[in-house]
Amino acid sequence: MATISDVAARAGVSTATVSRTLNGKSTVDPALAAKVRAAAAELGYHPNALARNLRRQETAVLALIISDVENPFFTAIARGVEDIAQTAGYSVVLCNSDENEEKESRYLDVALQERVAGVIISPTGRSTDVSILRERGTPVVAVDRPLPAEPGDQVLVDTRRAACEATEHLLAEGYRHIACVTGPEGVRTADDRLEGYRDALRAAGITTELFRRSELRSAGAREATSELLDSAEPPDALLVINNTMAIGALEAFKARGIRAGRDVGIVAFDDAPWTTLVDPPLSVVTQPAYDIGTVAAKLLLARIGGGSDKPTATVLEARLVARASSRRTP
Amino acid sequence: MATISDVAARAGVSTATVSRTLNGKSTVDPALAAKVRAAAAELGYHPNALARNLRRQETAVLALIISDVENPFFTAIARGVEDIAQTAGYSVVLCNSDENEEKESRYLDVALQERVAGVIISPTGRSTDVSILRERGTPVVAVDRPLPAEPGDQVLVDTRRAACEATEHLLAEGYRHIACVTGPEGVRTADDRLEGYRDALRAAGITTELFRRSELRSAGAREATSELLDSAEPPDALLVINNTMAIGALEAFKARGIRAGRDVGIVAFDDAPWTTLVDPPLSVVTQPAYDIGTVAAKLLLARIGGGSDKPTATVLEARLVARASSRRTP
DNA sequence: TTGTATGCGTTATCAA
DNA sequence: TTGATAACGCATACAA
Repeated sequence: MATISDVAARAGVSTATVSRTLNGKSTVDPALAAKVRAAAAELGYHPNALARNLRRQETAVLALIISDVENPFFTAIARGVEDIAQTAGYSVVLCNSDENEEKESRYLDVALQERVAGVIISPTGRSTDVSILRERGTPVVAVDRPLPAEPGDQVLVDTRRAACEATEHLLAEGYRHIACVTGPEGVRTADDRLEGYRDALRAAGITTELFRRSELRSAGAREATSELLDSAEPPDALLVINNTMAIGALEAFKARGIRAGRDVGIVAFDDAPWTTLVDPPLSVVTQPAYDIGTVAAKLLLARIGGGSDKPTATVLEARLVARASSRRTP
Repeated sequence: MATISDVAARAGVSTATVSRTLNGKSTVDPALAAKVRAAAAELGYHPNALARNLRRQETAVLALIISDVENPFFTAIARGVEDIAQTAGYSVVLCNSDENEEKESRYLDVALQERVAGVIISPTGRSTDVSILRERGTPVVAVDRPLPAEPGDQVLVDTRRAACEATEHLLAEGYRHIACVTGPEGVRTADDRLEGYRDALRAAGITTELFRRSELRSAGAREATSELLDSAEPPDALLVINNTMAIGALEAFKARGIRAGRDVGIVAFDDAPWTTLVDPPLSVVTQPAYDIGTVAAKLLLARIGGGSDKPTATVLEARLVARASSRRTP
């Protein structure tokens, strides 16, 4: 591979001039610049980013660590991040922690070692530790879930309130024995949505709460839902806290010949393209996933640019989209 | 941040000994090694991968360039790649080309500049050019679609045959006026599946083919399907060439009150969690996406390891899963 | 087994 | 405006 010295030799100038020309930093004599460009083109010169990064002590790469690549909610965030990063000349490295603290910590380590310019992360659990990055001054923005014990930048959704509204909606439809299918303790969104569910029950004067926790996957939710449906006093409606789990819940319905809306009401978090295609259409709490990504990326870029004010916490709104799965049809 | 010299100073040894200890290359006196490790721990030393990469002229990073992050087919590939890469100590950078040749080429450039160890790519179009990587000796493996005019390593699916079988299945169910909703010309999978559809018609002695091309997204497929359904001689069955487009097709059905299986038969490529939840369940051609990822990653790692034999072309099998959407129900 | 010294390819500083 | 040169942090060839 051609190096900067090869280009310099061919253009009959110093490496410094080549560097200046190609980076457009300082002014260079137009004639020389043309020679440099010609030489670079002829040699098929591609600057070695490794060397540049080492010299500059920084990279034009953002790391995005998400907890589940197969969840459309997170891929939508990724799109948002990428779109903003692109325009600023940054590349995005997408890392899938898979709700696994070990993988997450390994990726945080890689991010540090590779000296990425900044990190956006949806923390997996209670013990996510980004202090190694903070110490080095690498900006970190948390999305979807806050970092434990950290007053850092965050882009979250008012998910407790949304869960409350969804539950209120089910109550308004006449459902009385509502259950919540949520995720593991310690996952903030799981806990918050459960709290929102409780808020609504409390406000309605209902004292018998009913919930199951499972891993954040369809298989777990299928089992949890099955348990609920097969219990002595099965719920007449369900609040499911993400769209992957909604699939599990609907599978459990299907296995029992239960029809959403008619037999058991259901509202799930996150919209997805398929939710209007199931029968009946699924009521959802839709979160501004793409916006979470763009807001987080802009915030991160601002931090990289040097804006080191106090930590920001942005809270976006979720919106209930009531469809037939939560409408009582006699 | 602590550097290797800091560790060396603290441990009272040379940087060479620190390097040797931490990389476990050459033998080091156990006592010294212990001192080095202690010093590294005390200083919170994290080796600078930038410097290491520059020195070694290689990185432990694979680039995976896929054409649509929001398509479950590609995220499944990503999981496969990641799982294999992990075990070999490599990180995976996931890049979303978004079916956009410009973004794709930008990512190829980044991959080259960052000197990644290898690249796995699902090429966007006819003009994808990886020669810059090849020239440098960076191994490249194509997945899902072959690289144009390149005898390189590939992991593909026998998709033409699968499309043929799916069409034969529709014929066997009694459908006679079958249409194909496919992607842009030049996208190999789109072309191959259309050919497979034609193979089946030809074998059955049917001469009137019917197809529409659209972009590989649900909106495009919705429009294409709508056109077909609203035409003078609407098809009695559809073959849709990916799962994102299937959503568009089903939306078009829904808007017209058409019930799959009863009114119009439909088979779509790619299985997804929701396909069994729609009513009626969607017949699919399921592709071994995860396996594509693992096979491609293993192949790439072998190439990185130095195995520079002739290019390999692996072709995996797809399988028809017939459900109610393609069963004629009188 | 350990240390010294060099270079990986850039960019930035300083003089000219 | 340009060029010579010194880092950046690490790994290794070579010498001890």
